[in-house]
Amino acid sequence: MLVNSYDTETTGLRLHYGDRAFAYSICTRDGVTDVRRLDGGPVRRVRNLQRLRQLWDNRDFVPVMHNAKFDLTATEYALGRSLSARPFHDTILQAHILINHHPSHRLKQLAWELANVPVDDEKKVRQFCKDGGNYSMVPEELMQLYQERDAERTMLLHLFFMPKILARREWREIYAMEIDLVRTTMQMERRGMMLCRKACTKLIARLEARVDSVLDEIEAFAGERLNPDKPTHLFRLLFDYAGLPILARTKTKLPCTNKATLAQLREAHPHPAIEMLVKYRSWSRGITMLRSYMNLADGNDIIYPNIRTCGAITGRESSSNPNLQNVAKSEVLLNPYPVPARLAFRPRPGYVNFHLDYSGQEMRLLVHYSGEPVLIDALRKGEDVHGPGGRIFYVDSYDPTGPQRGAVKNCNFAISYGAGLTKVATVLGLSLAVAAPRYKLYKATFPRLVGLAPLVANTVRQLGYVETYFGRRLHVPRSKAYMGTNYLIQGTGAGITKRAQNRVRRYLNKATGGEAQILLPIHDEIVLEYPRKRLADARHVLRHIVELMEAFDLRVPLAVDVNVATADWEHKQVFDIGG
DNA sequence: TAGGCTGGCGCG
DNA sequence: AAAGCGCGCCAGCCTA
Repeated sequence: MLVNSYDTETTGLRLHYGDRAFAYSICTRDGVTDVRRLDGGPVRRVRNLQRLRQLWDNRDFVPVMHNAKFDLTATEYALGRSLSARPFHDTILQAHILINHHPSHRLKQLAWELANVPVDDEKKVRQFCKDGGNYSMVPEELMQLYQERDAERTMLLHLFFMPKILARREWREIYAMEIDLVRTTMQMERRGMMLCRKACTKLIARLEARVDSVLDEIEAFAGERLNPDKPTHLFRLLFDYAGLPILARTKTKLPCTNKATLAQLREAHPHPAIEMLVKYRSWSRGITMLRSYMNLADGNDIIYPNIRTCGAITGRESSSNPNLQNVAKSEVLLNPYPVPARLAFRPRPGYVNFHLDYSGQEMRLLVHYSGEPVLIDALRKGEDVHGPGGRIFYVDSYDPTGPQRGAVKNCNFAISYGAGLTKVATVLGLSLAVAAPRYKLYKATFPRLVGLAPLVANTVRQLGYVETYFGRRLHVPRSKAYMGTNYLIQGTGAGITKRAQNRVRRYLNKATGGEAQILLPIHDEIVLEYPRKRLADARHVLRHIVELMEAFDLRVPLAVDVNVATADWEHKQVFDIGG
């Protein structure tokens, strides 16, 4: 076995937009480094590319990388072939698993902390690519040192972390799953998501017209042109011209003007200036987000997000450039002036998108961990888990088809994570006096659910961490022990969705020969694209996928809903898989 | 002029 | 004593 660290240097971070590797470096267990350039004169270029090819053709070569997804992708482009079948190690995953709460998992930072490897090389290199340049323009002698250091750092981290991973069965399993997830995620990133430029342009134009008119409206009211993004202008508008009171202040003692505060303000002092501001904020934000999507789409209108498999300290994933996990939807219930940004995303020609989401994943996990009998029962019978709570908080007036259900849902989460009476009352829209006895009754009816947060907080105070269903340890600051429940639920949910993705990727590759592929995970949801010409088999295939996704042995069943988007992301429809 | 911080907000 | 949490991105502001 040739376990060497491996690091690539590229012309930029956007590999699916044309950035390429121009050099690589390796380091043996004994600290012997080798640095090779893939650019320059044709002799050197061809010889070193040949060397790289030989390295990867060697079946004994097991590369160790820090953020393997990136180096593997760069290498796949350099070699022109897939590397999805080969074993590898990833020190960033090791670090995430072992020290989730660490402030930084960056290679240089960790190597500095572990072995005082100096970090001065990066600064020097960066100076050379200040105005739009990239690392390939840095003097080669300097890059040589930089690359040697990075290869050494990676090997150092591996030698330090890997024995710890191997020492515990749960960590071995989690690590193997995370390595597999890197392959799953590489496939998604390579595929990308299709933007509908036409819909996007149209939406932007519509929003721009609205923003213009609301700015005019503000000017007419205030008597001067204001920029609501500027705090000084904003305060003039609300507190001078409109004469509204300051209901709350931020931690820096400035007047607080966030959505919740504005909603309160609107309740007590309805004023057109509030509406103007809320409209402006929603629409102008919508424009900027939509423009950023346009800028990130390539010549074929495809957007390639960066999906970090360990983006969050809870083990959740994250998406950036762009963040496709927070694309606005037109949920009028919460936002009076929504931006239907999901209209701007569409399935690729010849495909439909399926959205598979765990229905009430978070609540089910809360019920699983609390063991609350009434709620376990409701879930096993397939009833709405928020029904019992709704009937307590709204008594006879509870309407599960209206906005009350959403409030109860929020409330169920908030209470489970340690919220008090005041929070509960505001969420429900009830006065303290009305909410108090119902809150009391809730606590008496669901003692185990209410008792979960303090229970978990106690273990955090004792151990300093919570342990998810899969044995992943999530360190929680002892000073914030109340956050333990949230980490436990979020981390377990992430573990479920991650494993589901691996299962689904395996199955889809086998069943459709890679014609159907996962595009994106959204915490409790998997988006996949499916070729229209295979739609005849879709029900069968999706039945199997749902089975794979639901196959976790909890105290309550998991349930996956299937929706299909044929025109755009906004217009999803229930897809009946029968069975 | 770059980089860090804050407030605000979208999603889960 | 009381407290839901996790992300990424933007505009504006302040500092080095």
